[in-house]
Amino acid sequence: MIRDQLLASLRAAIGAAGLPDPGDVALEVPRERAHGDFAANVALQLARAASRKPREIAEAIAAELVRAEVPHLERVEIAGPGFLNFHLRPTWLHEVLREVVTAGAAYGTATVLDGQRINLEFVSSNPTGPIHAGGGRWVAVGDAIANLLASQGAAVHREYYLNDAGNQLVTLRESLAARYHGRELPADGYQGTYVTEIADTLRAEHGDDLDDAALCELGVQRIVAWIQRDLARIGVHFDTWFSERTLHERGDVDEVLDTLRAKGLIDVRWGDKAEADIEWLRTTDLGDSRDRALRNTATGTTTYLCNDLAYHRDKLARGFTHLIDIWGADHQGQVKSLQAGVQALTGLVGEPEIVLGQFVKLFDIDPNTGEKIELKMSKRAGTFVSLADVLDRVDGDVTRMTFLLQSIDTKQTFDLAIVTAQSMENPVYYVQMAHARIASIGRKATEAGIERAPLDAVDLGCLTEEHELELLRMLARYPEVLADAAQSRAPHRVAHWVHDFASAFHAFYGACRVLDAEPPLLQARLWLIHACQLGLANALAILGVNAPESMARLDEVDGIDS
RNA sequence: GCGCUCGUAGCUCAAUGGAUAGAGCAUCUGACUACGGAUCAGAAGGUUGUGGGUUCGACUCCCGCCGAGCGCGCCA
Repeated sequence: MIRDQLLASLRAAIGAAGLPDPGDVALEVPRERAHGDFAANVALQLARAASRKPREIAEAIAAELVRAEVPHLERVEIAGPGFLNFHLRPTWLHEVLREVVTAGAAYGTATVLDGQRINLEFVSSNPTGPIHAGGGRWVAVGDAIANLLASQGAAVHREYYLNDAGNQLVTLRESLAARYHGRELPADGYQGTYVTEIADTLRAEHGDDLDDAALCELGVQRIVAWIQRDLARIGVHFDTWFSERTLHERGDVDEVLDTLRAKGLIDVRWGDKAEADIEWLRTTDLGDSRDRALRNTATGTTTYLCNDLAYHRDKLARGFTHLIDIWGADHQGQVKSLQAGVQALTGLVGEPEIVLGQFVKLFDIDPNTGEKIELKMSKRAGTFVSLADVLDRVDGDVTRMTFLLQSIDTKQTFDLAIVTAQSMENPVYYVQMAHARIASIGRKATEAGIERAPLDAVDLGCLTEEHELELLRMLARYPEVLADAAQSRAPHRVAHWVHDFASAFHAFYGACRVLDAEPPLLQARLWLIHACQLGLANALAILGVNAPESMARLDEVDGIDS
């Protein structure tokens, strides 16, 4: 990579200039084109240690760089307070094109996570109802993060934790039984119409003599089937569906308690709320703000944390080198105690890594009043909009892109009415259009009998237009974008890159003709757009979005006013 | 009260401590006898909530204040 070569040359120049070792040397891509292709701020950083003026240091480094005759380097400018701006010849971008074409589908991938086996748990929506619309955020983000980690070399295992035990199942059972027998719903029952729907179906299939346990079992099966169907609709596959119940049945939970007791990490103290003796895990020793309850000695029931510890111990026992959980912000308070518990149990620090995502605020137009209303999502109240409802209105690509364009650090506003009404203007189509346009040029070329010559026989030096160079600059940046996005678990960076890249392509498309160009340029441009197609397809694959060869004609799409 | 995450254009959102804070939508002006107009070219829009601090440089880091969301079962 050209950037690595430049960095090495820069380091060598710093040494040759007799300057102290600056430690990390950063080579940035400046925002302003006028500031060159790469910029280094190392002279500013060295100013203090060397007790010299930054610009003076920059001059010394620049002189060494010129003497070294670095490949592709046209000139080095000193700018502003002491930046070193590297201006490269377009030839470096022609190298980039070759790199992209050579790497093909693997362009942008890296090996930093080679040998890592990562377990990524996400969604894990409770089997007490369908996945709600806001849950779509975790579906899209989790799958994209899995793809990102895999792009860096990790073997990623997608896992769904099924909380098919505990009090919520009791509530579901009682709610189902009430609907099944035509009784009044319990005070805190699930009011969603899907409960009635399941009860009616089960009565139709099994008569009215099912006992409550069977009712609940069959009900959960149906709900899980819905969840799996919804995930299939949006194209997400899980490698493991882990049932919480197995932890209890296999005695894993008891083992965890025995282990912690044997380590002397459990205190038995009176619990006021439960009005019973409670077994407490001394997580305060490990930085938690208070000790955490694990088990009620009177009833024998274990807490969510206790079960979760058994679960995460099981994951580690399966040989994963790293665990990542994606959680909603409402579980933020559990992070410390789970990590402290895992540390108490295994000695591992910082496992599992928790990726916290902020909530989705859902809006829609009230069909009765025509006013914009916020839809509060509550399974219990049954007022939620499901992911399936969203997928009924817009396709999976639109849904994914909408969720992926925003950082999960901020709460997302998802306006169903806007997303539906403007779905044709969704950024995802803008990107897909760019991909389809390239495919279309390919078809036209074939029709005209134009073949792409071997890359070695093509003069890429024809590519001198700013639009062409800009595309290659963006492609050059892509591997770094991927690496950053993977490291910070931030797929929105890829979503923004691919949108910006599509924008650069559309601009090129408007300004530069491919098939009408003279043969040398024609050939170079055929390779250029081929590289662009690879870049678009790679990034879209990370996002889990399709890269179509053609788009449905707008005037052939139902319900679209042109 | 304490903790976590935030506060950026009218709206929805970007911006590894870098140089003149960027996109989309909406608004306005233009461009098809064209490789697909689901497109392009341009205009307008900002005291980055607020007050301090750190430094060559702060949307970014630190502290205070204001505001928002979410937590603070011995529920899940």
